[in-house]
Amino acid sequence: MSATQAQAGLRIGEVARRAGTTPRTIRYYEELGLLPATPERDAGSHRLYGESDVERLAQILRLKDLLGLSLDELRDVIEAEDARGALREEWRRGEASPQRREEIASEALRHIERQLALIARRREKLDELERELTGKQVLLQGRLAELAENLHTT
Amino acid sequence: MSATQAQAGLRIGEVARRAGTTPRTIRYYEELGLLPATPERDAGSHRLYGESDVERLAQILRLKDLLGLSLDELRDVIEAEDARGALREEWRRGEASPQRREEIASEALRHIERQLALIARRREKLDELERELTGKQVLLQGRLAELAENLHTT
DNA sequence: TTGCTCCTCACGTCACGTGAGGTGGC
DNA sequence: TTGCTCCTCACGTCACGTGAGGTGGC
Repeated sequence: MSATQAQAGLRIGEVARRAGTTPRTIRYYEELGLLPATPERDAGSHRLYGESDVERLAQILRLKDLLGLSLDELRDVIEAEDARGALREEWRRGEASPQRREEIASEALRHIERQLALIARRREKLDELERELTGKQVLLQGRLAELAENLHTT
Repeated sequence: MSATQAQAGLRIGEVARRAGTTPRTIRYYEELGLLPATPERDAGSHRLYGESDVERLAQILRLKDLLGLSLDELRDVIEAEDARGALREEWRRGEASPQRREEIASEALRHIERQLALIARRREKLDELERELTGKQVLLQGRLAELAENLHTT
């Protein structure tokens, strides 16, 4: 028993709580293939998860919530992420040539950049909404100051 | 005919196109009371809208999309916005005392501030996601640079 | 008259929520 | 044994999408 993270010690309710969602959502994502079905599970027995599953779920939920992606669009991102994981394995096992390593790293980089582009677009929209609202805010504050002024001088 | 904005000249398809949605969504929002039912319309006759309806719809869609609000939560925002509109009318007609004017402006200000708070929360989450991704990005770029270096010196 | 957009049902879909009835581990 | 969480259907809901069949304005 080394100090690695607890392997497969979490039940569905605890995973849901940590990731900020519900058991139903986890089962639904498993059904869609967004989350891996915990392998060799007798029908009716409990699902068991590890810390990495919590991370993955939390990341899915963040991308969905913040970027407004549908589960179908998320599937693409997830698949790319999984492919990246497989490549990382190949890298880690040390059986990749320098050229192969460069391919793997570039592909991972492109994947990250696509997500960053989505984030940038969102931020622009959010900034514009904020600018409009702060504009109104300043206007109203000015009016209030004016009113206070008048009450003083009269 | 003065140079005011065209009154009630737009049909549902054009409104949808300008606001970036579909006729079905407009009818659904009308059904829920988020958009006003165009008044005195014979059953089966066309709905007609003005520019202000386009603005209102676009704003609803932005709040829903960017802040992730449900239509039920949006209803609250919309109602507050409508109340603000009524108050502004009272203001405009000039029949508000200075004290009353201050009340109206403060209420409007609080309403804006609530929305700005929601935006700030969203931005924080978005920033955190971006930081994590740029962290990975920098790491990968470093690895790529290292690989290029090795290919050179060997 | 011919297109085009509009209308009203009404059923379908996506992403889950919510019981119903039952089994399994501390 | 008693709670608690889990399980699998399966129907409900929210926010629309998508025809079906028909009417109305340039």
